Amino acid sequence: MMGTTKTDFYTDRQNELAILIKALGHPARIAIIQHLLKVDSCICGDLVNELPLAQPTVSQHLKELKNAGLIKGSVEGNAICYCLDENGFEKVKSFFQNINDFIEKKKTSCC
Amino acid sequence: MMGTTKTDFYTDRQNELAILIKALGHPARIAIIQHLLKVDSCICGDLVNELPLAQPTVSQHLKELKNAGLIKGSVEGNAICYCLDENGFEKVKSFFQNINDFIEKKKTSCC
DNA sequence: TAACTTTATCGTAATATTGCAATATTAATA
DNA sequence: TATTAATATTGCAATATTACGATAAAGTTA
Repeated sequence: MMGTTKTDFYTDRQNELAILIKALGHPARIAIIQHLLKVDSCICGDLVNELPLAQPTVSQHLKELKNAGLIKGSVEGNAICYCLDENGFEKVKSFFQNINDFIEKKKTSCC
Repeated sequence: MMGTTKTDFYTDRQNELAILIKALGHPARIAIIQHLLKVDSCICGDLVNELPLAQPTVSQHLKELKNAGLIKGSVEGNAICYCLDENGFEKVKSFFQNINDFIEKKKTSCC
């Protein structure tokens, strides 16, 4: 049990948010998302050339983003076409919105 | 070098975002932020009672959030008073804003 | 000053993550 | 059907993270 996150003691929402946000907490995965925003379309493999990583490592990062629900992929010939998945981002949206609203309102910082 | 993130090959912005977002990618640290939003003030130690973790572990999570620039603490007697740090959240704001704008515009999902 | 309260740090065990070579899989094409 | 192209999976080494007991540090109070 040592070294393992105690997921059972948090709310489903807290665990859900943590999984989603954790999936974004790596520069390679940030770079993948940014690339998807930039090219404004699907990416099919050329991503390996964009990143300083070997193909299996890129594949692994894509899998993590996909499992989290932040990107989705569809088979396109013998390639796979990835794009942003709005479902995942929708789920973190309100969390950051709440924080931004809080900060906006609370101009009087207490610390 | 194996097992280590290749930070040198990413942009400063990508590394900065990854550090900030990674700091939020744990249910205990999500819970800490949510608690700060809820109580609408500083927290002084009572946080240990809110979380299913021992005091040293809570202290460690607080340190991570503080190092990332997401919370700040001030000495208040023999206690420490923590609250949200707007600087850190300001830095991730535009990233998620860009994604939300992108999703809003691009109603025609390609996958 | 001694006892107490609160938070931080150290040391360590257990687990998770990162990255890659080798290999498998799947689909297109010659 | 063999070959090629693109992506996924496996296995493994190195590093990072998580959690906690023991202890230290710093302030408060009796």
